Amino acid sequence: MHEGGTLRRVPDEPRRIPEATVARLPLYLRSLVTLADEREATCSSERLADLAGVNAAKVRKDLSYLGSYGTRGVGYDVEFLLHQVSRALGLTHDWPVVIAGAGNLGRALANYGGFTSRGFPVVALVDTDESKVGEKVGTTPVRHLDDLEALVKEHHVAIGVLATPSGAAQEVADRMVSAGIGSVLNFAPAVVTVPDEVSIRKVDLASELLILSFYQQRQAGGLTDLTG
Amino acid sequence: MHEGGTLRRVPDEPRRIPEATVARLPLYLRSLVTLADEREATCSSERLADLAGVNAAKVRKDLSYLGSYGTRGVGYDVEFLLHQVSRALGLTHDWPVVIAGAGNLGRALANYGGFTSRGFPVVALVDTDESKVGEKVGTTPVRHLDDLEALVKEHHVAIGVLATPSGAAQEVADRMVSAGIGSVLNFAPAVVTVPDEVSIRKVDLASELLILSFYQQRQAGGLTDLTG
DNA sequence: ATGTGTGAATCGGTTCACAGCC
DNA sequence: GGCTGTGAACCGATTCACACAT
Repeated sequence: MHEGGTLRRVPDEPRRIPEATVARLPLYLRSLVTLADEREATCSSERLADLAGVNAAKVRKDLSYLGSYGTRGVGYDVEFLLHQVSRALGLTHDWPVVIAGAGNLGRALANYGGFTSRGFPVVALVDTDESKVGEKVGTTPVRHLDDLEALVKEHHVAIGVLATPSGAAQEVADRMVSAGIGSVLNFAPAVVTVPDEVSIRKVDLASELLILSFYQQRQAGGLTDLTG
Repeated sequence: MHEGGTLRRVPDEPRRIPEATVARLPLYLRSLVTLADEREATCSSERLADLAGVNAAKVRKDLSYLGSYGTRGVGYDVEFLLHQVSRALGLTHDWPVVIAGAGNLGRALANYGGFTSRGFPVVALVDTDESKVGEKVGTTPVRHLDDLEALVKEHHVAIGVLATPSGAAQEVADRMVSAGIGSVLNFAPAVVTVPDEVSIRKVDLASELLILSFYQQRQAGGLTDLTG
């Protein structure tokens, strides 16, 4: 349904929200939580923009896709808007998660409290390494990959996190999909494809460093080295 | 110089490479390494596109920004193109890295061999927690944040990784910048701003999950719940 | 007076389609 | 005949600027 920057969707939808807007909703959510913590009753698009690190026009256009939730001359009601953004993001209930790969990264992700506390409880790590199966990482049990289907069924897991070696990523993704997972977050440095109706997003640490390296290099001395 | 999707650059440059293209170069690099491992001498844009998970027209246009390195009717020389892409990405030498924050994430990143092996040696973790200073995470020493400037000078560190709690992220980023770091990779779920001449990129795990949650929710049952 | 909501203009990026070279 | 390189057409997203509501 949604893959690395390209969106394919069923045509009839209440309001089509642009992909770029969806990617910023989490930013607004965080900003609104901050404002709510500070007991601010209302806020302008300008204020929200500052907190989210974008410009005010973008905030207004983005929010307008969710509905006309602001008041002209006044701004947005913080609590109300927070509720609307939460609802748009599907935070009305938890989304249980399974992490595949109990290596360094998988364990760090399982330990990282940010997931569970924000409505994405990690129900299990899965791995094929028998010596790891049965362990606990923090409070999260390590189960065998073969238990994936049962875990998904039992805990209604909708999101799978790929933290496997890249060689195994596609195969594990396939198993996730056939187990009924609808969304995949891929940390493996590999191209993984899924059917159209499944969402996939990629987090690629190595690529990020390479991109920074590109600009870093151009910044200092890129013009002096013209050797082919 | 480059911030979360927006690029600001000095106007006079050999060839301006679009930001979207730069973001795909790491993908091509990986694909070319695969082809080189398989002893393939040449490859078409189509083949490269398959491996990189994009389409062939995009590959050709992207590569054309680097130069006319292909041969009409034949394709691209794998080794030669690999060299050119590596050079464009600044991989002619190592880029030492400092990771700020010796918590779960920082330690996992330090342990994750992918960085060091790919030309981004982690020279140190820095933290303000005195009880952690002096430890080693794998082979990486934990130093006090106050040593940042000395570390940057001594190891010519160009890239800083923010793996601190979000409350500390901006402050640590400021210290990185004043220590002379030119590129920042931010893992903290906070908006961090840097001067124009510094690059910053963000990896936000929580946001990625929220975005998946958005599409997951729409996929199943989004149309049935129309309550305001 | 103030600040939202939104058409219109603009911009960057993608895709098309074919001329040009092997 | 096959495949690259690239203008032109297209498309999504951003920014502008102002009408409209309070």
